[in-house]
Amino acid sequence: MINSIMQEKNLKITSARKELLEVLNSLKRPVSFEDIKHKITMDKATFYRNISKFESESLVNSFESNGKKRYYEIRQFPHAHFVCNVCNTIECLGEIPPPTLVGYTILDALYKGICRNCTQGVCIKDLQGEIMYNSP
Amino acid sequence: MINSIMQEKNLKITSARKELLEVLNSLKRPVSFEDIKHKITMDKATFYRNISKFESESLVNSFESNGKKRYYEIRQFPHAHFVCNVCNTIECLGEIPPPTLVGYTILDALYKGICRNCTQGVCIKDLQGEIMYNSP
DNA sequence: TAGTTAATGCAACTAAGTCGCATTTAAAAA
DNA sequence: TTTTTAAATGCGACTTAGTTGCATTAACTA
Ligand SMILES: [Mn+2]
Ligand SMILES: [Mn+2]
Ligand SMILES: [Zn+2]
Ligand SMILES: [Zn+2]
Repeated sequence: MINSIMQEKNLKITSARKELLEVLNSLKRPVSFEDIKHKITMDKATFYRNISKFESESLVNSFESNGKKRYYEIRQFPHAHFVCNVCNTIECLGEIPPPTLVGYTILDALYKGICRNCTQGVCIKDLQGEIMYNSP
Repeated sequence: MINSIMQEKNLKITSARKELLEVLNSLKRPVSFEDIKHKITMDKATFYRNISKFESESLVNSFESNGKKRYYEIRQFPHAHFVCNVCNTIECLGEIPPPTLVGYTILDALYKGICRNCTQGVCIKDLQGEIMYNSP
């Protein structure tokens, strides 16, 4: 349960923290502050301060995607991420573990390119930059 | 030669563009605007406008690293990059091609972690956050 | 060489994230 | 339970990489 997880990490159990972990846990996908700011009541300073506490306590991990936003997710087993340059979708790649490289410690892997849907022409950007979905 | 490359891409050959390609070509490593602003004379707006032209003409590619800065390099054969979380060094991984994933088009791979030097304790951050290099 | 169009410099702007500080709140101590 | 104390919060101001509008300048074209 969320409270006991925070207790183990010696984090004060505040309503902002419970709310934030609850939201991250329910969404089960990487999100930016922008993505969830309407689902949470705390100030953005509180969001970022708590996220970085969670990161240093290994409850959350993060990566940067296309654009300038950083994405956060509940820490699970190590896995890579894929960001689509066309539709900007972010996918957790459970199947593809980050590679190993002798001498290095690889902690994170981020791939960019064209996702399965966009490769098949399922989602394309129209001329206005809006994303449209067609059947394959 | 740099001029003929630009001609092929139907880019106006300006002194700013020649200077920028010259610098990127001579450094042979990914650099941010900050890294090279003292080596070039153009305004930062001109830098970013030209970089994005070069990217859309496939002369340059880019990726984001630790911190908020974006890094740019002359486009070579496809290769992955490694960013060290300790010393923030960026390495081009010529040996490791980006992986393939059925259905996807992977165009870029970015790995983060601890570089060979930092893993061996060759470079460590001291308490002031300065990076020091020791012999292994 | 003159005309056209794109490129440039400059200053103002944007937006994600950070920081200082006064106030509130969780948890320890009494 | 009440008091004490340190940590967490909200708010506004700030930072900084990158972008944009606009007047001016410099490549290419005829
Ligand atoms: Mn993930
Ligand atoms: Mn490279
Ligand atoms: Zn896509
Ligand atoms: Zn390192």
